[in-house]
Amino acid sequence: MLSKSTEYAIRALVFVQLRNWEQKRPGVGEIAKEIEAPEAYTAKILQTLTKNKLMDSMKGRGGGFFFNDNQSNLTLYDVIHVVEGDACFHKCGFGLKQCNNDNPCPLHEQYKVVRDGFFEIVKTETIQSLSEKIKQGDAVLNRLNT
Amino acid sequence: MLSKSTEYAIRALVFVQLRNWEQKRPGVGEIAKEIEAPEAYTAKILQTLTKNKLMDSMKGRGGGFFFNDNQSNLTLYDVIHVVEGDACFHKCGFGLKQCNNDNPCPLHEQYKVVRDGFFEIVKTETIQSLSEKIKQGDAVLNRLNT
DNA sequence: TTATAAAAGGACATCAATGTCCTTTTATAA
DNA sequence: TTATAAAAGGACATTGATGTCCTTTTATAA
Ligand code: FES
Ligand code: FES
Repeated sequence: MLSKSTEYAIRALVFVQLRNWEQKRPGVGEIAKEIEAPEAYTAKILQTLTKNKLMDSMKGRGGGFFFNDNQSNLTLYDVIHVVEGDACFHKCGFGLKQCNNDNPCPLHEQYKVVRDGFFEIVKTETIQSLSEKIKQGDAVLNRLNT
Repeated sequence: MLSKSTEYAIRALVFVQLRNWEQKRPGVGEIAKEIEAPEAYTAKILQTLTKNKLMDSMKGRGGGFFFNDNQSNLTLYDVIHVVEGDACFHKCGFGLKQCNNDNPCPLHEQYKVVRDGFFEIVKTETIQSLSEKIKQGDAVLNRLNT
């Protein structure tokens, strides 16, 4: 399971992409509202993302968040890597100190399939591919009421 | 990813099973040492397990932990359920409030496969099946040095 | 029957993840 | 040039997971 911070980050980035496609650059307030996260906490996460160049921002009047031309193929892995690290793609599912093909824990063979399957997803899907599905109406960014 | 507590719990139960097969009933100290967990914390986790009837225990001299006849097919799911709850099998991977087939998030289709795959594993594998692999020498309970 | 060994249980401590608040920096509009 | 709006940043607060310590209960051996 991804951390709450990572989930906020991914959904924030998707929202920024959707707004960018409408020629808009959302600010912290608008983003936080959309992803239903506390505003100040959202600001911290957005800071991490821009500091790590996953997204760009402008200060001052008319400022906000946006992607530049180098940031238009951002995998979910890139986001996870920056926000919570990639331990979950290497860890032993049984709790051993390291996962090891040659000296496996009793869950190794089955767990590896699941872990690698998730890795494949986050290496394949991008902020842009998710945003596209939402733009096409094939998926949603948030639940309607409550 | 499972919580540390759950990992400790699963490994503790496997160790108890292995010792039981040797006609032994390990105590907290022996278990904690084997799974490389703090002794007092291990004691707490073992308490949770016995309180929830996943395992039995005897107090007093010669006491320790063991499985009774009703506890010989304990799925990993049972353990997870008791120690950390089963949220991870229902949660939306994208962070929406609920996962919903009819109103999916953009990760739903792919994420569901992984999530259900893990569910299948923990519903199929048991403390006894894992212990058997270790007894047969096909898997290990801990890493050797350090 | 008593001393001892072991699990059970309660209270507290530490740490990382999550969340809040306030100040500083900076770009733009007036 | 100044006022304003917005992100950046620092410091602190809260909460849940993890970890520690000490006392109580209970079964057995001597
Ligand atoms: S050794 Fe445990 S998952 Fe690989
Ligand atoms: S709605 Fe997101 S995983 Fe099902």
